[in-house]
Amino acid sequence: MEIASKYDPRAIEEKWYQFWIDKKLFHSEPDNRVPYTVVIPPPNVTGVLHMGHMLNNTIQDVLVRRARMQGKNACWVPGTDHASIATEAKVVKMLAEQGIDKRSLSRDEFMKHAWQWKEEHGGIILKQLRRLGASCDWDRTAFTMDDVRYESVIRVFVDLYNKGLIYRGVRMVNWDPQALTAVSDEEVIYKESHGKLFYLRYYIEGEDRYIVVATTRPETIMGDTAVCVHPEDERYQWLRGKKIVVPGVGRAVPVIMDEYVDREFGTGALKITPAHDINDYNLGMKYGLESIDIFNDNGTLNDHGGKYAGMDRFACRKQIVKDLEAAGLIEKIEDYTNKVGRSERTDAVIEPKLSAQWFLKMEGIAKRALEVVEDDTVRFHPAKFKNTYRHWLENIKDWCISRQLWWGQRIPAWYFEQNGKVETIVALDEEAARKVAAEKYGYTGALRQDEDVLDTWFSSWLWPISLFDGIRNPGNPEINYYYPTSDLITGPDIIFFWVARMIMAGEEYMHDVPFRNVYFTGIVRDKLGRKMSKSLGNSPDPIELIDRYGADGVRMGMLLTAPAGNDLPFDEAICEQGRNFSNKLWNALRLVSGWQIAGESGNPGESGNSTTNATAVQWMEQRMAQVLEEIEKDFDQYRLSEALMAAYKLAWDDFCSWYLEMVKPAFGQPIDRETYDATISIFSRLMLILHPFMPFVTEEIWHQLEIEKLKLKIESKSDTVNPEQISFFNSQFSIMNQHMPTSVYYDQRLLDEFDTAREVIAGVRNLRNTRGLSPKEMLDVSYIAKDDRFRVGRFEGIIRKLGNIGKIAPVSEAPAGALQFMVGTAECYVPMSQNVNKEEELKKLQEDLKYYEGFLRSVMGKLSNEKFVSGAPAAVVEKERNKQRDAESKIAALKAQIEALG
RNA sequence: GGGAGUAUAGCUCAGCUGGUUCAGAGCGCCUGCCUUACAAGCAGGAGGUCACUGGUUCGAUCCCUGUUACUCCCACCA
Repeated sequence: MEIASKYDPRAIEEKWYQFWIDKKLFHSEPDNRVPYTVVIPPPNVTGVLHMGHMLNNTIQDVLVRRARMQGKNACWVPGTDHASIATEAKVVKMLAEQGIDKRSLSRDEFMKHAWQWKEEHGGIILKQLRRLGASCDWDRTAFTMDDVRYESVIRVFVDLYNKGLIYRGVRMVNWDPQALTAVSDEEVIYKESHGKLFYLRYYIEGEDRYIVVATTRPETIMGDTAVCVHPEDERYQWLRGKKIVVPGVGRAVPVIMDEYVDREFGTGALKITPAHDINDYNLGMKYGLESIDIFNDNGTLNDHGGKYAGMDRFACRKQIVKDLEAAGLIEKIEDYTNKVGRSERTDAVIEPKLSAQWFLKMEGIAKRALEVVEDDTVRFHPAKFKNTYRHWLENIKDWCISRQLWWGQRIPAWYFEQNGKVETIVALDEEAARKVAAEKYGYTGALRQDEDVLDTWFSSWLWPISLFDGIRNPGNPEINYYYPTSDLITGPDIIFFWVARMIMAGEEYMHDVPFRNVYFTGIVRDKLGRKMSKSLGNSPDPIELIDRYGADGVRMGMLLTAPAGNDLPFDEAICEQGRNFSNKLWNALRLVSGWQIAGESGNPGESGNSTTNATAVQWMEQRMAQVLEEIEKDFDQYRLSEALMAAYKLAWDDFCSWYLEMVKPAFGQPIDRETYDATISIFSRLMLILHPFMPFVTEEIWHQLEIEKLKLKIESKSDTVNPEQISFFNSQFSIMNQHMPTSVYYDQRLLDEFDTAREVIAGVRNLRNTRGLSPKEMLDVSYIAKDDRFRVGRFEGIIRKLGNIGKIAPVSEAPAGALQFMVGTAECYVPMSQNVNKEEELKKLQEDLKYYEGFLRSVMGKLSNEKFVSGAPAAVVEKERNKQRDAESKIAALKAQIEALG
């Protein structure tokens, strides 16, 4: 059978993914196995796959596939997030493009458009995840606003309200004038911004004197209701009891004195606008100041703005400065850089605004959430994020959970007026609310539901519970089985938004943590270390990458440079390494499947014999056990890139470069049956080890190897295997649910002996390279071993084969006219038929000698130090003595050789 | 303004809390090779005062002081 020399992932990846789906291999149902549960961090339903998702989901898939192969019942639940602000903004924009103004639509009409849009454009990202090979249980695909999740959110709201943890209050909130909604503190991003600091003249009422007040926001003077100075500020003592005229407005306001003011900043005098600054608001409360709100919700000025009414706040700023300047009320203007809060979703400048919002009390909930992380009930990887987490929870404020949007779970609160008083009823639905109204208040009139929806995170915080319907049906078999989930894989940027809150919800509703481990990935950056973003255009399209390098190649590329918690400077070139590796494995398959098998007893060709091959197999088995041990340790510590690197080297270096070369028959020669069986078996297990990282190529190769086995069972390998049997096998079995090999005891001595053998081979190859000797020319090797650390023994055949060596034998004296190299303390010689270049060899020997003499000096330095010999542990001193002996012996040998040459 | 983290080869990172798996890996680079699985490859090789400074110790990449440089998080200085 002809196999292409280049691995082509395209068709193969498609074939196997379809196969996995058809066979329902990703699907999980509770059974008596140990569960392994992962819930996907739900991407925005409107999102498209970016590199961050690639990294995140590759890691999840690796963990899930590995767990599955370890015999656990792996369940990876996919889904999307309704992302209320982002999605609503998109829908509004889409409607605007069609000439539809959101304000012209009723709530129901708008929601219809939004749902339709979601059905048409939503969930692209989940389809893209399939290209990556994600082994999600697609039958369980959920949406944060589907019926189960919606109802869960409503129930939780009602429950928390009834527990007294949710309240409604008028507070200063972060207002997004573009999205027309409040956002939480976490959704405000403070960005550096270059602005001006304006020095305004405030005249004293009835006098010709003025003071100067610095502000960055002159447009807010219409809302000024006081001027504040420090009570101990000498410069302003005379202001006591005076009233001050707001420039351009003409209103007289009181002077207040408070220690809040920083005397060093500006002029030490501060204008107070309680409606538009959180600090001013607090001062306003303290001194009973009037609060004048001068803005409309969209950031334009309202009637309090006087002649500026209707203008946008930034346009107004320009105009007002012009007008004040004209009136001689501006002292000076300075450039000024400060941090301005912007909305995470819309980038609009946040306006502090007083409004009625719903809040969730954090105090008790936060305390428990902190405890379970402190005591490692939930473990963070890397652990340094515990600090961040602690800091936030210790300074947490109540969570503003209402949003002035339509796309989301509508707050289940109803209002009605009775006796001139507005009453609030929180209930599961309108019917229930009506019932309460009737029973409790004797009211049977119309109810008005709260217009707002809940913060998106108020639904995602339930995700690990609501996915298994644990809110609506507590104690159902699914939630009992799958909860708590095992690992959560997410970015550190949502540690507050999501991770912390899921832990809170878990404690509140399940009395248990939502997951045992949290793996924080790094942020994917470009080569230059910049964050990947659409606006920079530095983010490669993941699907295009997959087209070019194969999903396996891209997965491997991502993982190789992604230690937990470290940012990942992504360079496309790294995917090449992954692609090359797939190709390497593919070619190993080509080699092995092309071998012919010798008849009954091993009748090895000239280049090998069965003991040689038996040793090779033995060594490879030991080596594999050793590396498996390493890999298991790496996984225990969530060091995925290290685990992958170990597996990579096992396959490429140990298996391909060493093992296959050891057992490879000479051209046209068959291989013995035992070795062949062993090779297929080892190769097959290698595929199992690699499968979590590279699911597609390993599935393909594994199948072909298993078919090789099948052929062998029928008779001595022949081409007359029943094709039906092959297709039956292919259609029934998958590498996915084979059992992951585990480490077993291995013989360290054998591995050490191989290392010696490898050094001899490398020594000979090096001589060939540096002396220009052809690899085809067979050489002899003789050696003088100083102790039993140097053993040729069972590796003799292998050394001869891989080094192309004729005879290898011990001698008691250095032969004349030979090239030499050392392995440990042993001296190896390659006698030359022609004369060697004496000067060259002498030079090399002198260099070696110099090195060892220097080495010996440093060892002797330690050993002659009385304090070292008496202070250091005996074992350490003994090691130094050994070094000394070895060095002395090497020096003696080198000197003897130099003598012989000279 | 507070808090945390990082600094090791050209690049990306390991180095399990002080001593031959202590100076490592992968990529890149250099030198030979189209050697019948693979040039997406094979063989060999060169690269590092472990940021700087003191200190503890018989001994420091590792522990402690300070300095410098980056990164991240938090915070209402107009």
